[in-house]
Amino acid sequence: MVTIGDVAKAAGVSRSTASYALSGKRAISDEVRLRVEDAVKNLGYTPNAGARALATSQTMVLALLAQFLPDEFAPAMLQYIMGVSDTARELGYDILLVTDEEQTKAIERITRSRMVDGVVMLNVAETDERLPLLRAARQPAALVGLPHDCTGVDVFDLDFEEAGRMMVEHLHRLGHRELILISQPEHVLERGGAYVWRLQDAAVEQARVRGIVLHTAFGSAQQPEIGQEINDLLDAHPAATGLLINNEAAVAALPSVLHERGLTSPEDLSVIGRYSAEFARTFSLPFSFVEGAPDRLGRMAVRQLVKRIESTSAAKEPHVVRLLSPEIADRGSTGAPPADRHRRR
Amino acid sequence: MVTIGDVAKAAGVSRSTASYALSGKRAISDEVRLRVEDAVKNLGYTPNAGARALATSQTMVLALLAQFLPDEFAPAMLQYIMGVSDTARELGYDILLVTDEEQTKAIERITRSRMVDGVVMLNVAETDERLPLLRAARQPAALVGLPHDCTGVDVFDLDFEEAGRMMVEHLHRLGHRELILISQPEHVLERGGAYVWRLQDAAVEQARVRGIVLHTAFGSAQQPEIGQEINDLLDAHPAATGLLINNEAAVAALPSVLHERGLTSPEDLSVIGRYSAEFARTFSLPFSFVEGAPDRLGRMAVRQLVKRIESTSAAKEPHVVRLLSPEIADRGSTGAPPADRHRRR
DNA sequence: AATCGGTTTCGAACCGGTTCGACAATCCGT
DNA sequence: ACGGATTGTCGAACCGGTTCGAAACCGATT
Repeated sequence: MVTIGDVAKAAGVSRSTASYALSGKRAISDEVRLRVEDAVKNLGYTPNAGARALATSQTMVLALLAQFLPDEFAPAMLQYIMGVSDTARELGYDILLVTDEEQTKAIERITRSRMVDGVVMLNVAETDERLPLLRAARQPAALVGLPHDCTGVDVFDLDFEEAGRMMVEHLHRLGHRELILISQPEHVLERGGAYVWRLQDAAVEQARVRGIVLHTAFGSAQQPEIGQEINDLLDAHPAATGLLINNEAAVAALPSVLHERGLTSPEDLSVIGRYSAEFARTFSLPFSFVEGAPDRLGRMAVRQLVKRIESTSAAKEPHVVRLLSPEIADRGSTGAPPADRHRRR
Repeated sequence: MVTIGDVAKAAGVSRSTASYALSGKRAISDEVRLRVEDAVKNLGYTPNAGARALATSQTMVLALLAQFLPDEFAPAMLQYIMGVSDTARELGYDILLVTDEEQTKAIERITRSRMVDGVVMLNVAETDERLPLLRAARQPAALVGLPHDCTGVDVFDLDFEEAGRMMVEHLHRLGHRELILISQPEHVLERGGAYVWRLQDAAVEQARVRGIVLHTAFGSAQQPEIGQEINDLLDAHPAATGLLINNEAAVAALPSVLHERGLTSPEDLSVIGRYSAEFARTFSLPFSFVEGAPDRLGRMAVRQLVKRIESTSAAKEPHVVRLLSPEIADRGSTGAPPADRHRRR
């Protein structure tokens, strides 16, 4: 391996001069700088990452904590990961992917050994056992997901409450008066997936404000069951004219359920989901939806994290809790309820 | 940060003694060893990864080169990643996730700066531009996927030729005499995804050997198109009694196509796919399939890579090209063709 | 000729580990 | 009681960078 010493020798200068010539942290004559740069090219010099990390205590690596949970939809997860990874590279950082079962131990290992300059954490639970560890580590951290206690970390998430209100409001405005909301499985909640509550509670409240009926239900995360559950719900509430879906498996199963029942949307039933554009693309889903924006959230988290790492002043600033305002992607699956259509004709 | 010097001081020994006490590379009296271990516990010492990497020129990190291509099915990709990640951790290694667009530059950056001890590469193309770089880097590498030229790297892949033969043979044995094979989109081929050819050519050859008819077609990777394409194919070949599918999007779209046409499997049409059990689970696909085993392949690649890294003797051994024998997961979607059934009754 | 300020370069120390050779202390056999 | 092997510990060097303080060099000023 060629070291900076070799470069220095080839350029006929000292190691320190070679270092300064490359970093530009001190004035170096043009002549010497060119000699050093030539030597770098000729010898094919690349600084040793370990040595640099030791000297500067900066690794230019970020940890990405991501658990692959069986009940979480994998492609959605990937969207976050790609957002994080791409943004990190743009800013000059590499990504250490940490998928250990024992995330708490992994956090200790990674941060204490100074392998990374900061941590991005996904799948954040309401009271996440990883958070205390993260705070104890003297490294900046950014979360994608809203925990109960946000002290000491930067937090980014979709505003699920606004999303819930938005979905109800959207259908109410179109004339709907009885709706069904299908949420994630109950055990996602038990594990601390608070966003399910946040959306559902806000939807319920908004329905109350508007004086309309909203039936809520938890759906399975598996395909054959969830299809039957949707059928049962539609049977149980024949007067419902709108379907809100905060459950990836349910929305993926919905097209065939509608087809079997001979329903079309929005003519017979208005449908609005909550998922990502990428998810819609993969399954070519024909429904309008509230964009979950996983890539944007990953991007925002990394940006903030890097800012905190690199600017000593930013490191002291108060921590951020940023909830992204949801936006509806209109794919035409919502409209006036059937009765209104009739009346209008 | 607490260093090994602090530990040594607390234990009343020299730095080198503390190091030996922890590594066990030299005999140390029980008494001193216990004092050192106590000091480590009390002070909460964790070795600095950069310093250790510098001293030992081992980082205990593996690079995972993975591109997320729009036409590759993301969840399948994830299966490989999880297999690699889990196995790496079991063996004490962390994973640096490299998803850069410019993979060749990334390979240079990562390997020349000695950030990793070895490289696992996914989505290998027939003539992969990354391979020369990988060979030039003086680091061991393991591929998941079979390139044209395997010199200098360990290679693991499914035996797609055997898979193609197996699918044809399976249906031939059940009495089928006319089959349709739907492959990946043609541009996957153009990009160098040779496994598509390998399966298709072997299937064609096996059909020839058995003297039966095999219609081949490339399918889209998108949902609405692929459904129509399947319909067209079934219309074009009404005498075909069996469907072989090497295309994730097609198999995901198949249930609703069959439903629409009022076909059931295997009574009206035998179906066999080539995908992973995880994919089957996510989409609850009711078809028999040849297992793609992404997790096993990832695992094998990492095992071999680590062996090569850690054992100086293994490092000299000839490189491996290992093709996994495919296995059929029977989910009951294949049976005798309709005519035979009729005859039998 | 000596002094001065500014620019450019060098030498040495440091980051935090590992490892080698040397030395001291203990144990064995004779 | 003595030489030799064995065991346990230490000091110093090294891995490959960065960074600080000081020295060398320059032309300009007094």
